[in-house]
Amino acid sequence: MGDVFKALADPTRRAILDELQERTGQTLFELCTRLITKHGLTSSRQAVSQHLDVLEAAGLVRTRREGRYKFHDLDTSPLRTITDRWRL
Amino acid sequence: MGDVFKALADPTRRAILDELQERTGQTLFELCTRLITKHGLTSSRQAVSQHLDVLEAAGLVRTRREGRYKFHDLDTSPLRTITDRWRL
DNA sequence: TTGTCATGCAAGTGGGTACTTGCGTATCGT
DNA sequence: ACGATACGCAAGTACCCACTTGCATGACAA
Repeated sequence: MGDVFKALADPTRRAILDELQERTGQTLFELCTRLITKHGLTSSRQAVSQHLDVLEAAGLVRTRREGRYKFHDLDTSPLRTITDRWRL
Repeated sequence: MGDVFKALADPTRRAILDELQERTGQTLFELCTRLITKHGLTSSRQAVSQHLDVLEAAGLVRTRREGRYKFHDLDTSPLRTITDRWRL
């Protein structure tokens, strides 16, 4: 599962994880606005959407769909692969 | 220091960290041969050298020079930035 | 239904990066 | 000194990846 490391390689994706940790269950637009206002990022909607796909493929983000909304939840358990690998 | 995440993004660099954890203080040629024989990698000397530069810039590898030999030691302390960031 | 909102899909583009290639430098043994 | 060893530097290449662009789909409100 090298996907976890690839997912963490991008600063925008790390900011997304930070945001979801502070407030889980955000939609795509919520994340976009908060990334701009609170993290100083200028990512477009499509860019954030693709980042979320990468994070979900890595198992770091889980999604649940309700109507036309899609909520995103943080899952830090894949990070255990890092701590286990080099004994932290 | 996003350099730590970038350094971990490459599978060859992660294998180098594994090797240095198992046997610290290896030279460039030692690493090359053991990466090929034990990890099934086919990286050239220059490739491994450049990977070591990246790892050293990230603070994950420290070097000490003795004559014409350069020994490489593992330092996992920068990985604390990951565990501290998302509370593991 | 009509319009709007929230999201998804896919091809194209630009910049970054891993790797090669070739030469150069310093150290050690003989 | 001479050759061999261990490593460094720098330009070129090919590939990957983040981002854009444009259109499409599904859900809710009026």
